[in-house]
Amino acid sequence: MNKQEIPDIIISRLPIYLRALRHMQAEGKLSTSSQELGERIGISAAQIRKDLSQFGEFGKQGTGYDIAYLIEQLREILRVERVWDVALVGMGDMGHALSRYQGFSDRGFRVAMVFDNDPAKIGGQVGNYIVRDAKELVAAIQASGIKLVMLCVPASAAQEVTNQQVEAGVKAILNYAPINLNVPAGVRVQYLDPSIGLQRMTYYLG
Amino acid sequence: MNKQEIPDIIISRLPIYLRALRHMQAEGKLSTSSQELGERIGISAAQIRKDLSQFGEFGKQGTGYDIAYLIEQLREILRVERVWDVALVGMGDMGHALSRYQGFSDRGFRVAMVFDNDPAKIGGQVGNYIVRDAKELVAAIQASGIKLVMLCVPASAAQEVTNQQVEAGVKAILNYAPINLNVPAGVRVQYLDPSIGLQRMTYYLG
DNA sequence: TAGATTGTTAATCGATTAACAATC
DNA sequence: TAGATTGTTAATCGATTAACAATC
Repeated sequence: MNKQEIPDIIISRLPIYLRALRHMQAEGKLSTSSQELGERIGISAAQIRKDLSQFGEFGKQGTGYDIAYLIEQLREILRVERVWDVALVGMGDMGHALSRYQGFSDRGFRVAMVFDNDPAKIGGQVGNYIVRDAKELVAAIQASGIKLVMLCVPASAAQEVTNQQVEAGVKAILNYAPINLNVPAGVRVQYLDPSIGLQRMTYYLG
Repeated sequence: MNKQEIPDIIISRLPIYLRALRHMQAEGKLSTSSQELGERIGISAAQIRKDLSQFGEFGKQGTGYDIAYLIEQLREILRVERVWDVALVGMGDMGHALSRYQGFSDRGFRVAMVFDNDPAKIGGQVGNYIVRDAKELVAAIQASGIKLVMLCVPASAAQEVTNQQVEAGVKAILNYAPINLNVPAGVRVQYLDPSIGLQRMTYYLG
């Protein structure tokens, strides 16, 4: 239960388990085994059991895991049993797409405000949002207590905007900009650069 | 040099090195050290040297690495010294954003064709592309020899479309759909589900 | 009950780090 | 030369897997 004892690599698998369990649930399944779950996501049954055992005993010998119960437990562990407000910064094509993304609401997230620094965009409407001036970013994030940001600005602006976010109290950044971000301890970054994703696979192309 | 001997975790770091080196180059730097590169991206100097040593000797004692030379070497190792044609499947908001993304061309990729199954979109123009009917996908990919796909269809369609792509000879899929894909050996998938990215960080939010 | 499957331990495997001779 | 930094080896650390008693 002590957080610094759970390796990050285990935490990073839990959302995968959760996603697969919800798909099983949507298919009408009521229970599953570590074996079956593992086959679906390409992870060994032993690893799934070991990972889950870090947090408690969620299964039953002989019958496996109740899907609804395990989903509930994983949501609590990951703290997505609640809904987190997220700020979206940079309303280019990627920011625009994320502002309209339907997949956040039932996974624990809500885009609460969107920012850009382009006068042509500020004040305009994108999806359900009015684009706010990036100059208000620090004050608005501080006032709202937002801890999560999705960063969709150009690489050239990403570090500066990140510094502002950190100053405003942001603790987690989903970074779409193709650049490494330097953040202080206690702030986390997940990288979603599409080119990196592709370059991780070309090595293997025959 | 034998490909099955190089661990995937090493391959997955090389694009990060490459990206950072290109930023250094853009800043006018000519050479760097494993120490300096490591500080920039949060990876130990020893690990960078160990990773690179899998592929050859690219540095000089005392002076470090020539940035232009190391970039060239990494591009060859990753096979992005050439340009790969990529098919984009699913022209919702995310597909639309990726079709207009400017970051692919100088990282080794080019969106060559885009597909959707919506009659309202087929034949229409998005960015520089005419949207093609997803029914033509297998034939078009086979004919063109495309090995890379960016998948932006809804989760409910992702596995079926993946099966078609595999049949057509696709070897690498960048998957934006929030679902695990089952693919045969020899086909690789990289996952870019934004909700998973966020859920990997909420655990740590105090 | 018999079969299935958990949670956990010990063994194995693999990745990272520290240290340093070589050398630019 | 003296200082810096590589490539590599050995040591350490951490993650995965195999196996099985417990038990549903």
